[in-house]
Amino acid sequence: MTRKEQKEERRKAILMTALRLFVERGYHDTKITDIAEAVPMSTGLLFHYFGSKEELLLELVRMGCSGPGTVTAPDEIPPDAYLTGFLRNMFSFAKEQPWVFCMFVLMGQVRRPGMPEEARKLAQSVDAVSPTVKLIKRGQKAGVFHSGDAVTMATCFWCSVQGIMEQMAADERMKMPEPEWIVGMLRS
Amino acid sequence: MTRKEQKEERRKAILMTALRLFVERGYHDTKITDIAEAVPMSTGLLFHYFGSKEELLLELVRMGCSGPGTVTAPDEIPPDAYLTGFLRNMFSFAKEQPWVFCMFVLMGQVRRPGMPEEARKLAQSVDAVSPTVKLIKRGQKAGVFHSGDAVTMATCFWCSVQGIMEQMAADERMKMPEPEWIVGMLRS
DNA sequence: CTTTATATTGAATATAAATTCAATGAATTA
DNA sequence: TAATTCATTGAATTTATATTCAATATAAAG
Repeated sequence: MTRKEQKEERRKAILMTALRLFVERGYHDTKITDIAEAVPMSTGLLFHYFGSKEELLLELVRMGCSGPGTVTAPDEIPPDAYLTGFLRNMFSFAKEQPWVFCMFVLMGQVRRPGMPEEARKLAQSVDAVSPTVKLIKRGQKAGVFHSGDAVTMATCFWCSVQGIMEQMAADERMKMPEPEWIVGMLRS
Repeated sequence: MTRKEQKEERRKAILMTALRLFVERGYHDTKITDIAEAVPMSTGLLFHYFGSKEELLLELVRMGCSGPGTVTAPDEIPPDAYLTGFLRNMFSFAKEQPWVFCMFVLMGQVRRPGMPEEARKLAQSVDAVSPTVKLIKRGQKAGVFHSGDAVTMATCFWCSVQGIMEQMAADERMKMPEPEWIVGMLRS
C-alpha cells in the first residue's frame, strides 16, 4: 500500500518540521502557516493530518514520552561516567539525529508555564530529575560528587543542559561543549 | 507635581508587571490584557502609556541595557571568586529585588530567534560573553580553570545560568543553587 | 475505463488578540 | 466656581492567526 505509506511519511514530515520550528522559535511564535510552508504543504492539508496546533504538539510530546526519558544507570557504571556519556550522545545527536536532540529541548520547554495544559502535564509526567537524584546520591557516597541537596543539584544539572541545548538549537555557530565541563558542576 | 509623579509610578508599575509576566510565561504567551489585569488597569489605558506591546518590551530591554551588563572584574580579584560573587548576588536578588533577577532572564530570552527584531538586536548588543572570555583566559593562566576554548566555555557558562534562572523564575519551590556548583563547570 | 476513495488546495470563516476611540470622571488651574 | 487638562474606561475596530470547507486533482479498485 504505497498510499498508506505516503500518508505516514507526510505525517512524520509534519511532526519533524514542527519539532524543529517549535524548538528554534518557540511554540507560540511558530504559526501553523510557518509549519505548512516549511513542510511544504497547504495549511488546509495540515489539518487533515492533525486536528489542531495543540494536537500536533501533543503528538510530539507523546513521542518524547516514549523515548529514552529515564536516566537509569546500572550500578556498575560510575555516575559521572554515565552522565558524561549521556551528554556526549545528546550533543552528537545535534548534528546526526537532530530529532532526538530537539525532542529533548522541546520536552523541557513544554514543561514550563504558559504551554497548553494537556501537553504540559504529559511532559511533566516524565521526570528526569528523580533518577538523576539517585545517581547523584550514589556519586556523593563514592566521593566523586560534592555534598549538597541532591534534588537541587539534579535540577540545576538538567536546567544547565536545557539552557545550553536551547542555545545550540538557536545558534548553528555554537561549538559543542565538552560534556565533562557540565558534569564538573557536580564534582567535588 | 503629584500628577506627574503618579504617572511615572504607573509607568513603572506597568513595566515591572510586564517584566514579571514576560519572564514567567514568555513574551508571546503574555497577552496585553494579562498585563493590564495584573497591574491592574484597563487595557485601553495601557496604550496611553506605551504605544504597543512591542514598545513595552523595547523599553524593558533599554532598561536592561543600561544595567550592570558587563562583567568586568578588576585584575586583583580572582576570576572564580568574581563569578561566584556575581551569581550569589543574582540568586539572592531573586527574592529581594526580583526586578534585577527577572531583567537578567528577560535579556537572555529576547536574544533568541522569534523575538521582535528591534528589541532582539538591542539585547544582543550587550554582550556578557566577551568580558567573561577574558576572565576565563585569566583563570586558565592562573590554573584555576581547565583548558578549552574560552568562548565556548563562556557561552556554556551563561547558558547554564540562563537555564537555571529560568527555572527559578518559573518554579517558586526551586531551591537556590550554590554559585560554587556552577563555577565548578569551569574549574580544573 | 469507470467508479470510488482520498489527498490536496486556497479561499472563506471563526476566533483570538492587539489597538483605537468616543465618552466619562477626576484633578488642576485660573 | 468654571474652565481646562489629563487619566481612565470599556466597547468597537482592526489585525493576526487558527480552523473549516467546497471544489479539484490524483491515485486505487473494480
